[in-house]
Amino acid sequence: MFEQYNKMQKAVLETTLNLIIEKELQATSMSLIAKESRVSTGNIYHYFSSKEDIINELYKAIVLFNGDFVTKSLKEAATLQERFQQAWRNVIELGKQYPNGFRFIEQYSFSPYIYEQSKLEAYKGGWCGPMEQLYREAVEEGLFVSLDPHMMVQMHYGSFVYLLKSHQQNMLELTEDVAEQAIRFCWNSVSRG
Amino acid sequence: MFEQYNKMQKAVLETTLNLIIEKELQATSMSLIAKESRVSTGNIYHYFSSKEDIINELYKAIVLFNGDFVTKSLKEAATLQERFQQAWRNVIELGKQYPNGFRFIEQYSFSPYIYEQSKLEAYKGGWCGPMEQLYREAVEEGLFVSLDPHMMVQMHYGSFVYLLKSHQQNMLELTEDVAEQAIRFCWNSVSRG
Amino acid sequence: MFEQYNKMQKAVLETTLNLIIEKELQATSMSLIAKESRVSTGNIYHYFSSKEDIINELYKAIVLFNGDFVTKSLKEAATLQERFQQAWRNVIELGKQYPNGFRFIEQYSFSPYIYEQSKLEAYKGGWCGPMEQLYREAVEEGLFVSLDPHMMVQMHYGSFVYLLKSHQQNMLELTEDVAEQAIRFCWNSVSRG
Amino acid sequence: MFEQYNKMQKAVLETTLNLIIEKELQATSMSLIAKESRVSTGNIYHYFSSKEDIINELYKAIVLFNGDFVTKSLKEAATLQERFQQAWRNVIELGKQYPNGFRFIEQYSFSPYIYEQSKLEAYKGGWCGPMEQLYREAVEEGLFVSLDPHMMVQMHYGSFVYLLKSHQQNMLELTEDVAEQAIRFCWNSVSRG
DNA sequence: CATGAATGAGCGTTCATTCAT
DNA sequence: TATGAATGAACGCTCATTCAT
Repeated sequence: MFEQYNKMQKAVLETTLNLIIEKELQATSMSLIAKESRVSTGNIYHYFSSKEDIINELYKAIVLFNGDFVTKSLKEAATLQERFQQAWRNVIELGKQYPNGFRFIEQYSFSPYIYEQSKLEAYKGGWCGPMEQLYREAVEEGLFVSLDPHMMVQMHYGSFVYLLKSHQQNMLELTEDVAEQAIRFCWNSVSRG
Repeated sequence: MFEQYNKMQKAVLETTLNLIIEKELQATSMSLIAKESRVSTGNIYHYFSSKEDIINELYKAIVLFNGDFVTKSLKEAATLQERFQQAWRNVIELGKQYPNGFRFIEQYSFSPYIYEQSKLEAYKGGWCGPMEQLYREAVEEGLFVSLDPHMMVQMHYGSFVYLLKSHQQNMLELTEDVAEQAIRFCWNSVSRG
Repeated sequence: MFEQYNKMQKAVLETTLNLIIEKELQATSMSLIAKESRVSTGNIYHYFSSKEDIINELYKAIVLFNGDFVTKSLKEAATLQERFQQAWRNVIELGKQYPNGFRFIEQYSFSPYIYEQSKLEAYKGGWCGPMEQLYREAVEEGLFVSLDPHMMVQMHYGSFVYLLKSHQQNMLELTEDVAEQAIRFCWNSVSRG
Repeated sequence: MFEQYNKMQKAVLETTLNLIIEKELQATSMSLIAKESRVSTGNIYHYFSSKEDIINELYKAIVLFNGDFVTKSLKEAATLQERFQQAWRNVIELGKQYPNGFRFIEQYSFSPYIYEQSKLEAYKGGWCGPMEQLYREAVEEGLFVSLDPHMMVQMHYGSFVYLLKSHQQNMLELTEDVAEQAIRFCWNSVSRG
């Protein structure tokens, strides 16, 4: 994560992410970020123009990272179904390996704190576009029922988000078996087979 | 909403909900709540012990309201399928009629600002329990595939949440037809039929 | 104490005295006084015009009470020396029996919170005047060295105040023997004998 | 006074002392201290952790200063009597030259606002210990009557405090002659001569 | 008389941001 | 670059006081 930034920026962004998840945005003060990241407040303002700027940069960086993570190794998959499975496996893996980034996006994607501009930039680099394209192809090939691909992707994504929430709250254990069940469950919900 | 509170408390809770959705928690200051609700700061502290207390009271009140809204008119429905349909129709209706309350719960159910005690109280009065019971019966009667009812309810709920998010962001129009499609989509994903 | 006041006023004054000694003036709020005295805030303002008024009334009442306590049974004493001994015995007894009133006067006699008018009224009804008169007589009769009676009374009073402070801080035990020693100590310091 | 502190801390402590004597603790707000000391509120909190901290630092600094002032040039004095006279002369001089520091200690040494820890630290650096030692020696050498040195020091100190109070209230003029009279008065009260 | 809900100025404190070094 | 002292507006909250009942 944050590979495209320099050492100072990276320290600030990583620290901010962890603090926000642990303590809320309002309890994450600049002086706390400075202390935890070992970058002085003055220097933080050398690399970021404001606190809002940090949060927005964080948002964009995480969405891009998530997009790469979900769509990676998708080209290699031969069939549509294999790509479908791999993509949602990646989503689950992302939520398990990077829970803070995952939760941050969930909590702040609707926040007025994130500029519309950031959301727009994020959308372009995220995984929603490729995913909708995959569903569109499946509809065209007659594999999926003829519904709006955006709607189907959103509903399936929502399912996985809530599965991960339950997992993070220790309400269920998200083993590989459960993950495979969930992916099949989604496939069945739209498959014409 | 907030029928169980007196006039002052109701004004404070309604104002706070609207401000938090519009401006974020951190930008919702007590003086702003006082100004908008026309209850003086001092008097707010007569009815609530702190800002945290307001937010937690808000949380509990909305969860209870949502629980009633979703489970209402469920007893009247004859068959399991009719009850299934009615419940999810209610969820969609709730999200459309009370978008602020709906978004508040989505945004703050994972927040450290909400006490564990509030979450516990809310869980007992919410709709999750009855809904899981309905799914459990469906599994026992052989209508649904044999998966963990908690998992199924969470995944379906996630689908509707993201459908409503898309609707609120004007990414799709959530007409009655689309709602019925979505409900059928969910039924199919777990039906053994 | 506070016999000249009605039931409500007495409750307020007693409560205020105890709270101020226990918690400081600034931590003694009107609502706390109301709660502890079981007189509503509104009603307190029926009997006192302000918080300052309560403190000043308290000050005057305690000074008068102390004056009576110290000068009581003084007329009965035959000789000057007996009256001298009885008066200072009374001061010690006062400090031991009414430590809160005693400390209140010590702490607030120099405070800007007490009106000059209160201090004046208090002075007239206190024990300083009679005491200085007693010392003046002793000087005139050649019993005491020829120093300013005001100065001698103040210095002796200071000695007893600090003796009582040490006692209240458990730095020494103020038994009757110690008290008699101290009184003799003072007598000797001014006696020509 | 306050030589051991930096410029900002010194400004805050001096301002606070003057305001507290002039207006009472409760009327001495942080914003007033900031305004008068020309140190911004935020920066005050850079040097002190709270208002309580300022008051306690003030208390400790003044007690140490007073201790130094009273015990200075004591070693030089040849005889016990000379040291006795010099010490009490210093007390009187202290009260006259630094009336605010003197009054502050008198008013707040019993206040719950001062931490026990501060009182303890202050006691170790104050002048009470050396003074009691001097009296103990005088008792051992047969110069003084055989009474508890702590009791004698407290009583004499009380005498000087009340002498200074009278002086500060313009009830008597504390000339050098009067001071010498008072010191002799105290010496006589305990001298076996 | 008596209550306690209601007021809003002002409190101690924090915090995003700036600036001298 | 890099620091952290310095700023002061704004925060959550309290409190003496008033007022409708």
